Amino acid sequence: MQISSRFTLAVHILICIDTFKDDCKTTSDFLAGSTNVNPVIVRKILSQLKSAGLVNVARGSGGASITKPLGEITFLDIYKAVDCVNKGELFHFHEAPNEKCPVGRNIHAILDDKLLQVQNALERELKSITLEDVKSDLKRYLDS
Amino acid sequence: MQISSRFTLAVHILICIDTFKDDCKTTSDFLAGSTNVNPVIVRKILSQLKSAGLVNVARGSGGASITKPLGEITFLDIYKAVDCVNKGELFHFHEAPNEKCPVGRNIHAILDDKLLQVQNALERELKSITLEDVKSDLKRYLDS
DNA sequence: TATAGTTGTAACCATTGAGGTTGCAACTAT
DNA sequence: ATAGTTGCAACCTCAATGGTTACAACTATA
Repeated sequence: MQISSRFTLAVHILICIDTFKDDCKTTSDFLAGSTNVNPVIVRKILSQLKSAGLVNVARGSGGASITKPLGEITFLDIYKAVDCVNKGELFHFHEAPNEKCPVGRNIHAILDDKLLQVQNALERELKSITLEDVKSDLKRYLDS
Repeated sequence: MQISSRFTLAVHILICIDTFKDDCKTTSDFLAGSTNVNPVIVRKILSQLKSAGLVNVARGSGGASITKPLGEITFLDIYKAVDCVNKGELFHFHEAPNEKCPVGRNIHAILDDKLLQVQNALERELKSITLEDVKSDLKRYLDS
């Protein structure tokens, strides 16, 4: 299984908003054009980003804007905002191992902290990358 | 999305094989009893673990055994063996962003190395945990 | 050698979740 | 008042997971 494309989509949307913020109104229709997904999907993601306090969305008049400096928005913020993994748990357990087996009875408790440790490593890395990094990379690509 | 329960299931199975190796024949039926999943599922996972060289499975007579010391089997070995993520790529990209948009045209290339960096962090952590760690934890649980 | 117990695998089913789409009420700058 | 939006509900399709049955192939052993 893979982490939902909502994550890369959200990054794409945010960078798009920043890139075009001075040139046009970044509506869900406009963003749908760049990402090539349905405007409703864009609105759903914008709504999640808004709940996380990363963007403002103007009802009526339309258009989205980013609330903070790009350097203060990490991949982890976005990852959490779009809620890619079920209930925040990266690993899925097989349900109902046999309680009568000494292994089955304890496997969950034993693995829990180890899996959490792995998940923390993932999140730590996500936290180390910001939208500012993406922006400066994009600049390099556009200049060359 | 979550990482398939095949992973935790595989760990469970391997620890089970080790725990009961001296007391009984660890057949797919026996392992299905402890994990509480269908024997066919167990066989499928055993088959994947076998392809990865982690276990031997005896046809005909039946029973599985582990090929190396537990300290030499890492969570990463198991994770790769059971092939939890599609094509080895943890993140799923939205297909076909608009090539005419400067952001859409470059987003994939820009994100690729960053996402790989995150994936590497995950795998590095998985590599640091071995079945021996699980075994010693199990021992602690059973003694107390 | 016949048999019983097992593995390997194909074929199918049910359920779930993701992503997509339409439609429409609510909102707001002009 | 209107035109352009957003927010959201309702529905659809598709793919992947996990589950199940069925059966051929295999092998220790009686």
